[in-house]
Amino acid sequence: MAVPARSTRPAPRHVAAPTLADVAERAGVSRQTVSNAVNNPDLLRPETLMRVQEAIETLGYVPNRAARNLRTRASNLIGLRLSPIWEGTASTAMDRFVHSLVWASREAGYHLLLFSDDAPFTRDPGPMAGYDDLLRSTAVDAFVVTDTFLGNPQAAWLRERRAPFVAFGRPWDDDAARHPWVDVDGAAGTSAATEHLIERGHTRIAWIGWRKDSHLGEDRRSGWTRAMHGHHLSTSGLASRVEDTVASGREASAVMLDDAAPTAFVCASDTLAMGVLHTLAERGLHAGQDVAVVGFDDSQVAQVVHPGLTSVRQPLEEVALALVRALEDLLATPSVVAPAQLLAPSLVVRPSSG
Amino acid sequence: MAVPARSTRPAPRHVAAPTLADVAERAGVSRQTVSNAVNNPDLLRPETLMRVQEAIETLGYVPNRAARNLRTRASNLIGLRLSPIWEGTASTAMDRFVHSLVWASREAGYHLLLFSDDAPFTRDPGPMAGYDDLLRSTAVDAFVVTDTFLGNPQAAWLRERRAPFVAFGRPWDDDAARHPWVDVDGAAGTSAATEHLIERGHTRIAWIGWRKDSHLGEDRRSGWTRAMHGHHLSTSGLASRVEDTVASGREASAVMLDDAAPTAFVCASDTLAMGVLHTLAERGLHAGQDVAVVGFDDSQVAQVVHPGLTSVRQPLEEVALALVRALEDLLATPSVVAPAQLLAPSLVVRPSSG
DNA sequence: ATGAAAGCGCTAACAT
DNA sequence: ATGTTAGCGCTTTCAT
Repeated sequence: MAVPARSTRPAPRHVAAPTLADVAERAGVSRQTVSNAVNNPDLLRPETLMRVQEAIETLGYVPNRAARNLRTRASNLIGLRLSPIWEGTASTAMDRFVHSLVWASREAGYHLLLFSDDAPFTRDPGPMAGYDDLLRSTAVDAFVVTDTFLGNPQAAWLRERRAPFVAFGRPWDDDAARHPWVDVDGAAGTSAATEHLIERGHTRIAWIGWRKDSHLGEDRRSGWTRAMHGHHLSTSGLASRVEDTVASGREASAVMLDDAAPTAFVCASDTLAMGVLHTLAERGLHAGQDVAVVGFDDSQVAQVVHPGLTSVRQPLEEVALALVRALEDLLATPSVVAPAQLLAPSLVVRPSSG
Repeated sequence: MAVPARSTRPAPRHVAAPTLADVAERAGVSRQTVSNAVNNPDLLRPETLMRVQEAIETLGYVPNRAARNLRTRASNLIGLRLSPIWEGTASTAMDRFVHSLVWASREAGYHLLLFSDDAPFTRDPGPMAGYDDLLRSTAVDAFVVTDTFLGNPQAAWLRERRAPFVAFGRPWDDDAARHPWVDVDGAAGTSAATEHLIERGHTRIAWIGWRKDSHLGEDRRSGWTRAMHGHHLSTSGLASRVEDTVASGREASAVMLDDAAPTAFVCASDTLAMGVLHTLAERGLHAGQDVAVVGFDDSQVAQVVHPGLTSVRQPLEEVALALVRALEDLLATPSVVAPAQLLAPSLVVRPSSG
């Protein structure tokens, strides 16, 4: 692990910003009193407080982050690693999630620091290099981790370093996990989708999902199974598990239509659902009239495609809020582990389901 | 403008990270020498350097950001304001752009700090409050500004404060602008799209774009006009200007088909192009066979929709790189304004254009 | 080529 | 309720 060198660049030329000392002088108090006025206003006599605030106002004083960070050993920054975009895929969940997280963090006085896979200054750019750098340099207070589903080493690694973090996603295969997490109940979503189709009179409802090694996919699949069996409907021959691509969804649905003649499809993603729409279009069938289709993620694709794709929508705003709250708790009292939270998605009904 | 209070939260409990002093002691040199080893290795005798690096390595030393920031008056953070998501819209450009920017920044030793519209701690949460806060607290070194097209006050405001920033987007209506900017030549994109359709034998090619007050829209429109006139094709009755929604694109294309019988559409956005696809589907027409359609942005929608939407793709990776380079130049030599850069988009051909 | 001294702006701990 | 002291970890300046 090498050390990041400071880039040789002159400091930015600002008009010298006012400091605590400037405010103190102007208000006729000590620097500490100004600090208290900012951070513990209750400690000041109302009169003094007023005077200090006035000085702050007229001088346009804003505390210097670096100095505060140095002193308090906190940065008020939350690190988030951006996972690579999958082009050709419908999901826009990350985008919405980042937005929600920025908003939720702001409320808590945090900003979001984005980083990507490889750290620039490390000799050994393993998958955790980015985390390691930010952690050791105390650039962030904590992390939000998003891709726990791959059975990847993030959670274990972070726990080992005693790095504060919360996860969006269950620690599927890590029983030792002791971190706070928030997740969306995918099974509840696909179950609702299936129920919705059953209500509409469908009985032969097919599932197109991901390969078996995807916990996320199996979870979503279980919602379909549960709803079908709950209504004593058979699922045999109605499920297929493929890659998350449009082409796979297209092929799987074509085979399925020929072999099992379903009247409706529930898919593990909008991407797969788009594949189904391709098949229907190729056969001159109309989504929503001839065959019903439901996707997952309520991506922009679902929103703008003809005739409108019914889809399961994750409550990412709530997820972000819950994560930030968990993070605040974690940083306040590291010993107490916040309870995990499983949030319910909602079904956005559009013409593709009839 | 009020002052952000520090949230009352104990400092995170890490194992005390090694400091310069620790490394110095272990290597048997002064702290300053360690600092030099990190930032100016050329100053050290090779032998000393080696010894110090060894100590750094074994101790796992990484410079403390806050301390370095305080001392150097730089944060190595670039601020980016996330503009609100437009749901029901196809564009995913921001997502791709953020990714590209994270990546490009990393190469330059920066991280991206995301913030949203309103600052939390200000009494007067104007549109610039977020910028103001970050600027005054020296939380970021510079900004990347993305929505210059609205004739919004960002550029002027930032210039007035002498805040370092670069823009993605031309300063359309601000002649006084003196900041570096990078933009994509929208006209070149729509021109290429139109040429592509003309090559395919189309002569009645319609334009569906945005209202006249959108510089961006007028730029893209001009590419269509230029190509048409270049081939002595008439544009009269073939243009419409509407809002950027699927519904608008749908209506506009329906009217256009009835009134002017175009055989192809070039659109200012994928969202509008999706509207055209709606109209075609409703009339039993096939995109690419009966009527050609081209969108703009190469959004995920364009990539996954049936039968595949031809679209103009912005080189956002290059844009991000150019922006970061401009930023580096700006911070290194504020007096020299980097030349503006206009990058060429590319046309991604898919079945919707035949 | 290396070291010593000073200080960036802030807040924790203590004293008054 | 307010002030004083000290120091967070680093780099700049200057001396050696």
